[in-house]
Amino acid sequence: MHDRRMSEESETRGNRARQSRPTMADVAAKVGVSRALVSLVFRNEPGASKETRERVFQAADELGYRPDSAAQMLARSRSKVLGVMLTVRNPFHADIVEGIYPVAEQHGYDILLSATAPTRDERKAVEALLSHRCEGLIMLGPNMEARHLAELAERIPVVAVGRRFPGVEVDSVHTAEAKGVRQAIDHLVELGHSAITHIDGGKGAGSVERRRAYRAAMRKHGLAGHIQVLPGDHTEESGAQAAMALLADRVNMATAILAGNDRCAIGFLDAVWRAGLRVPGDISVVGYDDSHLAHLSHIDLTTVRQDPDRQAELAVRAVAERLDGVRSEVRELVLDPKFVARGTTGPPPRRG
Amino acid sequence: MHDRRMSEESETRGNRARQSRPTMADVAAKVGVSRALVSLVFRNEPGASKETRERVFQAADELGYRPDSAAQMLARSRSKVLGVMLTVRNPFHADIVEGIYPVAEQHGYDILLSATAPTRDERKAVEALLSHRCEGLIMLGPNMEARHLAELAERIPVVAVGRRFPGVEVDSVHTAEAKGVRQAIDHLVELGHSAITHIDGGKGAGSVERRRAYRAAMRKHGLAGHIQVLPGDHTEESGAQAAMALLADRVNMATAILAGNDRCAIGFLDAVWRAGLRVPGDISVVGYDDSHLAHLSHIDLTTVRQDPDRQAELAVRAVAERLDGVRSEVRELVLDPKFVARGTTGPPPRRG
DNA sequence: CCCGACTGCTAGAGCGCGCTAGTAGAGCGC
DNA sequence: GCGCTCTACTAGCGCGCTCTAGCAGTCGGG
Repeated sequence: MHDRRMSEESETRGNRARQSRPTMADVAAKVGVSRALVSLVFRNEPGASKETRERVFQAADELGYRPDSAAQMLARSRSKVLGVMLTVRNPFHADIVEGIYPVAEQHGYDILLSATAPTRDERKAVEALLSHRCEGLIMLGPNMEARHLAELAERIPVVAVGRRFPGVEVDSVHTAEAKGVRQAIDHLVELGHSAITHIDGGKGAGSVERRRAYRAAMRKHGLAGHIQVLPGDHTEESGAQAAMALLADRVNMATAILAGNDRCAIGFLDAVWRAGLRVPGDISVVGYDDSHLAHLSHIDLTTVRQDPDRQAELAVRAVAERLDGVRSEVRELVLDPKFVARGTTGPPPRRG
Repeated sequence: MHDRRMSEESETRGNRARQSRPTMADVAAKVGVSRALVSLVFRNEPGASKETRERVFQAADELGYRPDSAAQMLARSRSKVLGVMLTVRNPFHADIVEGIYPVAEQHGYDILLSATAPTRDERKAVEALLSHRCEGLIMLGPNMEARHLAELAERIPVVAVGRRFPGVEVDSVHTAEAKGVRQAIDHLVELGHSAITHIDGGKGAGSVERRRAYRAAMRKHGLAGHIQVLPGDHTEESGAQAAMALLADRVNMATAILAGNDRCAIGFLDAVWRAGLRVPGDISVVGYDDSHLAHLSHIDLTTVRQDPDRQAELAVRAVAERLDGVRSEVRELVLDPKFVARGTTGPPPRRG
């Protein structure tokens, strides 16, 4: 086998990419029908007998034929591809991506992923998607400026997930942040907490809304004097740092924490556990997202659920509607969050 | 602006993807030259005068022309696209992906990502990549059967990252697992540990090798009697469960843990911290991967570094070499792991 | 003045597919 | 016998581009 491959290589003078990729014509020839018929069969269009269909599929399978999406794109006006921009390291994005695949398939779309990373900004990620002929863009927690997004949205249907862009002509899917935060604060207050500190999400998706809602909820409960917002972002690191800051002054330490998101909450938990505090005995912690990290049994994080599958579904649908020309007005889809009380919240410690 | 889009939509009868996308022919017409010349100019090939080049670029700019990558792919034999299969939830994969982008760019390749997920198995992920005309495949921690991989590799250059496939004709990049494990055990033994338990990685990449190396290293140190392998996999959950199992019998509890990977170690840490144990005071923990989770300051995990950037580089290079026809024999690239002592290991507790 | 080489350009054949406009043949009523 | 419909299939153009072959025109050497 090894030898065979080597000889093939020399035969084809380095033009290996196509050395054996079968085409529709190959399948057609094998079955003894026309190329057009094979095309029909693969597009699942009527006009071929059941028997022929089976023979076509069988032949295709034997040859290892896969439709060439470049040729498909070129031939039909629709590429049937949606691009998804995400941050590879974000577990909540992972949850949404998992939800996107099945919904997209159901709508007849293929999915292309493009990651942002420290060395690869959002514009680069989007350009890659565009040059691959995506018809629509799903942007998970986009950080770009509103006007860039708006420019993009003029050229191609775009939906921003997890972040609001008020006044920008872009569809968006996000959670009613204020509501989730309010429920979380209500829960903590009910348990008896009053010193509730918020770890900020910085430039993260939804942070502005969560921060504002935190302040409002605290005031609503007459706890304006206890408002404390620690700087942070949506990483474990920032949660741990906030923990260190709090631990430096244990006497006046808050009895409960509302973290900017789950990752931040987990960083916080790690740090306080390590410092020997009991959760929720010494301090209560609430996250945000309910990413799969949160319901791991050993974390058992009280958090605010943002249904990722539902967000995925709505995002795909939003883009699909635009592409089908069903809708042209901007739509902001707001999901109800769901507060989930788990094991990291309880009554505040008694202080002597 | 909004209105403009709507009217365009109705004009083009829903055929929005191509509503006004200019082609090479448009540019050629505008400049008054042939399509072929425009093609030359855009490919930066010799054969056009400087003056003409400028006119072409100017016209293209005015028309907003962008080359259509689908048509390019179709027309030229090389697509210059590499496919990367990953598990979107795996932080170590995220680290590698981040390393792949710059190296690929440097080699002139574009990157397509395809994720596996519970609802989307590896074959599906790979099919998506293939139908998008990837010339080569980088598979991160593939779980598929060896013969499937072999079949794939017959058609297209494939490199498996993080997992060995002995006897299979596939390039691979992975770490010398045994060496890393040996160093970890040496370190623990030096610190005075003898009751060192391994949490198994199940079907995870490298698990078999790590388990075997653990046993060998223990025997080498005359600790065969202390060999203990707890079942697990590469998730936080399994680490936490192993912790629970150990905590059930504190008296005979191991003094040190070698986890299957970092995620598992972190799950373990969370659980023991939460149970009030001190790390490393009560128990030492070693991870594996040195993913970015490990060097977060609050985790500060002693672990075995598998350089993800280096793995990314070697993987891209391996595929690129195949594609350039430079090499045709199978290559197994084995990286030296690097043991990194951080804050989760120390001398064992004294027992009275 | 002719030959060859070189420059700057063009014609036209694909790449693999989708899709429209057909055709061939069977069945059926009258 | 005819027209009709219906099923099962085919021919062939075009999507936007790349790339080979080739064609005018210029220039320099013999």
